[in-house]
Amino acid sequence: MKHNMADMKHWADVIADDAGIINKEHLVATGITPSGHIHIGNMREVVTADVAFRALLDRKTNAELIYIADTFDPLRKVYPFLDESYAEHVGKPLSEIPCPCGNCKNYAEHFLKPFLEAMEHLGIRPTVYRADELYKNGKYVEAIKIALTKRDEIATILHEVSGKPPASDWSPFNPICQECGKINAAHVTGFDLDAETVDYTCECGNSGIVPMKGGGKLTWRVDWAARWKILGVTVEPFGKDHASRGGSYDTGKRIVREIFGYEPPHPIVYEWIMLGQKGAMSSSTGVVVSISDMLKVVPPEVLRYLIIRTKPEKHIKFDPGQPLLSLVDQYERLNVNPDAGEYELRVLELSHAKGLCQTDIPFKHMTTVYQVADGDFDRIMSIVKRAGYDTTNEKCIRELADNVGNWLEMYAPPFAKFSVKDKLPEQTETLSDEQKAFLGALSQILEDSGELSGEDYHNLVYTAKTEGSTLHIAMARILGVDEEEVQVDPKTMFGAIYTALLGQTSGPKAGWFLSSLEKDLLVQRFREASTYSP
RNA sequence: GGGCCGGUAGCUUAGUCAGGCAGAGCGAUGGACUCUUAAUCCAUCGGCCGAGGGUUCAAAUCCCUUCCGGCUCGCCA
Repeated sequence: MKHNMADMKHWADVIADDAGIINKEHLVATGITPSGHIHIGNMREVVTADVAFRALLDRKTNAELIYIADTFDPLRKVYPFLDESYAEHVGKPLSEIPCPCGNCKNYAEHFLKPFLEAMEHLGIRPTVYRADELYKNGKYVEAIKIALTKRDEIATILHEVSGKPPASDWSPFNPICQECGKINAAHVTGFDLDAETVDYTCECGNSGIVPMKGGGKLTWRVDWAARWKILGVTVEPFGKDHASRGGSYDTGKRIVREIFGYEPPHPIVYEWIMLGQKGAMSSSTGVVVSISDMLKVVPPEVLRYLIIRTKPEKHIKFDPGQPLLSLVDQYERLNVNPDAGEYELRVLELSHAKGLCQTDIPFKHMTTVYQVADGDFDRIMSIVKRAGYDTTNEKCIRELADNVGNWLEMYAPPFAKFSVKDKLPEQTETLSDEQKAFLGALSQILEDSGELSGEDYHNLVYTAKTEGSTLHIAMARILGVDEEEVQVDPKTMFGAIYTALLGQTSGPKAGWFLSSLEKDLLVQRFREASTYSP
């Protein structure tokens, strides 16, 4: 049976169909530990989850998307971006540690906030849970009781699946020491199911009793399985790290079935996003692109497209240099392609999101507009308005302009860059007499004419080669020869324009480029260039 | 070392589950539009489908072996 693009099914639809057979109601879960600056792989995770979620909604299933922040995990070490004062907090739950900037509720929130904003940016709006709140609200109490009671069975599963026996004093529950505040140093010595408390002895020398409600957490592998049951998770994407044999999904699968009596969620294993070859501009030491860096240069819908068009198990190579331009191009072309196939339309549909900023201005076009306007937003707006673009959604245009501005500054290859020079560039000396005559004639004509559109400018330049045209006659007069002796190749005339304005022989599409500049500037600059001698 | 995932045109890749002429986009090259170089359109070039073996009338696809790359596995994301 041969397959073609027409009957290809998008991976999200494959997942939704697979998962959909089992249940009518779905809970798509995603989560990360906000222990530091949020990693690029997490971006893929949430987009993947969002797409699966939307594919399920399209099947008229009752689906919900949730995001769990693992705020109750311990701080593992003093990360390079933290100062030494954090040494005393190592081992404490992230939610109980002060924020590095002093403005957030706690350490976890500090890193969570920009990530939640990034999700908003991408049109992803899950119900957000914080692990510390789930524990403190008592959502985990039943699971903790079961886990403590079936401690030996869980240990056996961990042993069988991962191949390593847990230590003899291992417990599925990690109490928070009331003395030192650490969640990874206390050992369980007993528990009371009726009082819902756990007894512990801590490495710090303290021993005591904590409530099951908020007094500690289940260890990761047990926590994950318990969470599926507690929240009713049916679909969950996760990175390769959890997917390997004997890894946490393997153990979680058995723990949730055998201990908690619940079917594990449909897994979506995804690969990481790799950084492509960076240009010479970036520092040679391994550059890590954070989510915020990525969102600085890529419009959100393009970032969604990047992830959505690729199956989760494939690496994504992301190169913010020139290849980014092709990516954006491809997306924009698809976006307006009337012949797009069913599969492509599906990709497009999933890349769009409610509340996502959209303008009809192409990214590449904005790189030119931005540079013509020298980054000034008012000028950008007036240029795009004059070019006939929809300017009602100013916020989105500003977002695009910011993306483009950052891209030009951080990643753009030299060929994409130009600037309208303040003064006549010295390269003007390379112009031929004919080119100078052309500029002089053009200057005169512009001075005598009213406002011209891009097309007017364009056509005007082409009249230079036509005998009898005002431009052609003026050129002959300046050169002091008969009209029929003047042979004009429009290409070199365009070159003269770019040289006089940019100091380089090529540039953006000339017609509208000229129309986006002040006419007075053109008149003066071209006159100056026509009489230039070094 | 064990495991998972990848390897298809210069680049990014579809197709692998379910064997049936290996497809697209970008780039390159050539051309058209009396109107562009970074606009649009048309055409062309470009492939030992990582390698080797096996099954089959038929293999990118299934089986075995192997090479390359990424990730992962020390109970902790």
